[in-house]
Amino acid sequence: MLSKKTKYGLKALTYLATKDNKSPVQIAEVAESENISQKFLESILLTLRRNGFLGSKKGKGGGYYLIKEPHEIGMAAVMRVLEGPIAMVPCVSLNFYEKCDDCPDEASCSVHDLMLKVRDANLEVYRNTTLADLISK
Amino acid sequence: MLSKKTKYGLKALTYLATKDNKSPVQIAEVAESENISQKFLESILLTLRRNGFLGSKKGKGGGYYLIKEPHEIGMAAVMRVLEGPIAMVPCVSLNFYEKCDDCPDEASCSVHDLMLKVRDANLEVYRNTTLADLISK
DNA sequence: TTATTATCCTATCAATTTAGTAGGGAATGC
DNA sequence: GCATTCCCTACTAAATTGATAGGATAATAA
Repeated sequence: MLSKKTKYGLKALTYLATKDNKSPVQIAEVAESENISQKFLESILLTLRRNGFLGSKKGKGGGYYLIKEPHEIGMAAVMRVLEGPIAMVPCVSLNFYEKCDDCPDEASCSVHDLMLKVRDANLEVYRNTTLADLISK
Repeated sequence: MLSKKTKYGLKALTYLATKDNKSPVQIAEVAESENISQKFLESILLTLRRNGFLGSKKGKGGGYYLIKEPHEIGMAAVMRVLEGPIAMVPCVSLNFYEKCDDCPDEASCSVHDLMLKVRDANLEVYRNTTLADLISK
C-alpha cells in the first residue's frame, strides 16, 4: 500500500507545480485544497524541503515553493524520500541494500529473482516519470 | 515491503515444487529447510490450501503438496492471496477496487495516473511469471 | 519595537498491522 | 488405541502509520 504520507506528498508537489510562478504557497492553502490534515502535511513538506525538493519562507507571505522545474523532479527520487526503498526486499535494493536475515544464500533464493524483476519494472516507471507528467491533464 | 508471510509462502511453494513427485511434505521439513518459524508457516500453508494452491493430508506420511503443475501457478494469483492487492492504491485495483476517501474526483487525481502505471508494470511481471520460473536455476 | 504571521521542530499517541506463539481439536495410519 | 500430522482459534509483543499538541524561530508590518 502507498502510505498517506507519500500520497499527500505527491499531491502537494503537484499542487505547487500548478502554481507555476515561484511565489510561496502556505501549508494551509495546500491542505485545504487537497483535503489533507494541515499538521500532517506540515511534517511532509518539511521532509521534502530537507531533501532538496522544496524551498520555504517564513512569516507573512511565506510558504513553500518548488526549487526545481517540475520536469526536473523525478519520481524515483521522490518515492525514495517519501516511501522509502523502491525494492520490496532489501537484498535487491539499489540504494538501501541489505542482506536478508533468513537467506543463507542470495543466489539460490527463488524470491530474489522475482523481486529483482519487480524492482526493475517499478524503476522503469519511476525513472520515466517526472512531476511534470503528473500535472499535465 | 514484501511481508514475511508472502516471502515464506513463495519459498514454501518453491520448495514443494522441487519435490516434483506429488508425495506430501511435512510442514516441519519445509520450515527447517527454509529457516521459517514452523507455527507461522503452518498458517501460511493453510491459507494457500484454502485458496486452491495446495492439497494436504493428515497423519503419518501426511503433509502438503502442489495440486497444480508449477507452470500453471501464476504469480499474480499467489501475490493476491498472500500479499493482497497488487495495486498500491485501491482506486486503481482490478480485484479490490475502492474509492479513495480523500479524493473528490478520481479523474483529476495526479497520484491515480502514476499508480496506474505502477500497477500495470507490476502486473506485467506477475502475469508473465509462474512458480516454474522461480525454481529453474 | 512590538505584534502578527507562518514555518520549524520535538514529543506524544491511538489504531492498525505484522510476525509470530500457545494450545487444543480432528483426521489418518499403524 | 496411539502416535503423527494437519486444522483452527485466540492471543500478543513490537513496529508502523497517521496523525495531534504545543511551543520555538524567523520574517514582515505597524
